[in-house]
Amino acid sequence: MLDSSLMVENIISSLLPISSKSLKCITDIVEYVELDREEVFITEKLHNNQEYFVINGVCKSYLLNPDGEEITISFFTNGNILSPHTTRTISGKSSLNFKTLTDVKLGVMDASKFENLMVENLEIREFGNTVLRNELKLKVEKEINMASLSAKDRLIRFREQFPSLENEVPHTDIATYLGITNISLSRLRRDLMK
Amino acid sequence: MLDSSLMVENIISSLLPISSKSLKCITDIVEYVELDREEVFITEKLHNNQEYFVINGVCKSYLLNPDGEEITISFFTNGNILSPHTTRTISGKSSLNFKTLTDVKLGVMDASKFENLMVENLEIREFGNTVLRNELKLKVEKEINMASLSAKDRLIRFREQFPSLENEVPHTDIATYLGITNISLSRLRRDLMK
DNA sequence: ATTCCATTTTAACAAATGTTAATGGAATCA
DNA sequence: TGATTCCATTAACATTTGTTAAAATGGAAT
Repeated sequence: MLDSSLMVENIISSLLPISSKSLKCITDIVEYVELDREEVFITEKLHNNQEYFVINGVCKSYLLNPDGEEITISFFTNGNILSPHTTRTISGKSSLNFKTLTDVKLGVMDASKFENLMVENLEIREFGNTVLRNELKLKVEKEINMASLSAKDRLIRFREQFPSLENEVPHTDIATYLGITNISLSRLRRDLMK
Repeated sequence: MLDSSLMVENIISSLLPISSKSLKCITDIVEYVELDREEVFITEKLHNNQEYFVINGVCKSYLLNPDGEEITISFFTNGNILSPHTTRTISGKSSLNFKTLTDVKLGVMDASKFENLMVENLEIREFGNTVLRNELKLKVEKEINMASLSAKDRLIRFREQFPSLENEVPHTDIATYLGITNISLSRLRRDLMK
């Protein structure tokens, strides 16, 4: 429990260093949970009002396409902060689901409590905005990758961004993240081995 | 000038109705500018600290790919609010540029002033968050379209979202938005005519 | 009307990616 | 152990998309 607490502090500090007092305001409302592999812990059905830190393990956000297949939107791994609550509660026909791909340990806090902290505390507000900006940044980067790179180059970028993921999660999840079929992914893997 | 002022009120109210008092706080800091076609008004070079409403006309956000070509990220048209300042100032090798594609009339306000309003005023804060959420929502929707639809289906969706844009802006800009070449776009247009 | 210029369309071929089906291997479980 | 299931790979073929180049279109300026 002490270890985990330290880890959330590390995650926050590595993103935007804030005073230990402000830090404590956050860690005071954080709790820890452990999940097994292949657990859906955020669905569009279920009302969910929490924020998450990934202590360790891998999870993905995903959507269901018209054929009901899971399309991976993002991966989250050690030290990542999950897409904030406000970005997940997008009204519309499809919103984000999240599931674990390995055993996962999460830091969890109530989104409303955190929002209150943001209103009162400038440092925490700036931290929250940094998280939001980061979320956007990743989306913009993925957007340009999808728009301007070949599938092969997207795989190369993916490997730079997530060096070990290819050996930890099903290739189907990676393929839909890259916007290709798992057969194409297999072909690209072979091409890149030469 | 009165007309334009009314229009910014309409844009805000149609997104999230707020009290006329709060509305006035915002419109008090809004000014209006008119731009010609093909004007770059936000670049990564130039420090820009403003928020924008599109009164009328069309503009695009775009990035330069490794070959120096403009990749369209989003279109903005009558009544749209431009990507907020906080989402444009993403540190990294590439950040967003904006240019007009037609003659454009914009409502403009200082981003810091607006941020102050957000801190003091709950309604305005919620409005600001709604704008941010909307921005994310559009990105998530585009993300799944890019990941799960064929180019032809993406064009069909594009036409639903921007019914008249195909006749108002260069097809090259639309093609890079859809992640295809303008030759492919031309082919798809022919296929869809049958 | 004519020329000029940029944009869009078309054609022909090349490359990339999808589809379907078969194969092989590794993990899991009875 | 053997059987089963899931996943990744491979092959063969179809489809989509890209590339290059040429032709057609349409508007702007003279």
